[in-house]
Amino acid sequence: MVHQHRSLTKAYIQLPFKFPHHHNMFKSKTSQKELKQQLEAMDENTISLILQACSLARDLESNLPNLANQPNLLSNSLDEITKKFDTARERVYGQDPSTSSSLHNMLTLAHQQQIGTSHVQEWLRSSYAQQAMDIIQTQLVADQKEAKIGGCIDDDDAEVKGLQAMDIVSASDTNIASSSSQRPRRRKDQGLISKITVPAPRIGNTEIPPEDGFTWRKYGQKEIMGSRFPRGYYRCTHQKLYNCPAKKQVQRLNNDPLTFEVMYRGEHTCHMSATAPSIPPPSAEHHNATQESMAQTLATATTTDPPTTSLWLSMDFNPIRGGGGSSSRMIGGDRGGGDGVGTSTTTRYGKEVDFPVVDLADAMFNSGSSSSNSMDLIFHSAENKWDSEDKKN
DNA sequence: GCTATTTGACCTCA
DNA sequence: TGAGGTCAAATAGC
Repeated sequence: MVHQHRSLTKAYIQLPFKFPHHHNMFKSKTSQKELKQQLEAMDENTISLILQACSLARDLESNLPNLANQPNLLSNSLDEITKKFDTARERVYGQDPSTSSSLHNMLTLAHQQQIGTSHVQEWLRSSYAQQAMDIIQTQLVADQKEAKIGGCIDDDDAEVKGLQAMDIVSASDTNIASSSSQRPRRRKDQGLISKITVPAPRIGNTEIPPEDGFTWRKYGQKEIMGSRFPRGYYRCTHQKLYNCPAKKQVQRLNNDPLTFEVMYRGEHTCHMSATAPSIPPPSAEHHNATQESMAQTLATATTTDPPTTSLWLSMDFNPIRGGGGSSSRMIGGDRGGGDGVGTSTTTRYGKEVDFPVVDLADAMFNSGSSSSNSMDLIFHSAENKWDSEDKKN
């Protein structure tokens, strides 16, 4: 269990590489240290419960077509998920006073800030939620393996199953891991590496990798030895303009064509440039409001929403709005028509898609078993607040 | 015309 | 030497 705490904080600390602009959100009102403490204070079983529920929700999502004609199974599945989230929520309020106080503070702050449902949903629809969850879960799995080796893992810990493999490693770590005696193979452009797996969109075009909030330009594709699927090479759209070194490689998994392995290299500098793209990063105040609001979402909003678990970690529930001045664009199908900066808000790679998990989250938010805190109440007026903030900016 | 993807050729490195 | 990474000309959409 200690491992899980360490994993969560570790995952969070490592996030700045992947979500540099999101990470800025933590810098003023709630420092990284404070957040770390809050994560560490959070009950392990609660985290485990949330993750289990998230996993079940994801399973449900993937099996939704099959369950459509089996209302009983569907209902049972929903009940199970809701039950876990409810239990988690009760734990959140019932645990150590210091933790509760911390969460309560976040809750209060967030109530003051308020946020909009649509913004949360945009975040849910982005792959940030998925990725952040993957980060946490994989870290947990990794630590569980570590713990098992040490013979100090209990059954509850081992329950988190069916998780996607993911690693966040530095290039040096990779080299050390892959070769102890051989000199590590060096590539021209090796910086920090972050490798994650993300599911392909289950509805719409499954040929395209999920968005990640940045704009990428494909510059190559290569057949890889031992892989059934080619690897796509992408660089940041702003590479030339702002000397942004960020790159990523996308490849389908051999054993799961519906899952992409995405490897990120280099850090985005395009959003840091004084002359950088048309949409500036959100103000610090906006970031803070965002952060607190999303933290509140976790602390209050029934704890029933899978992505909210990751809100603690990535926090950017609206990458389009302020995600470093970029948004994802189509791969393959869309050609031309601008660089995509600050454009699409509800599309994925230029195509509107449905997000069953989001709907599920909606259902949970509004379910009778949910918290007495009405999500609608929380979110409603915030729409106006954000709109007015946008106008100011 | 601009910007994007495709794809064969070329380069780098172990 | 070969696998993996990148370049750049050709091509296509808007």
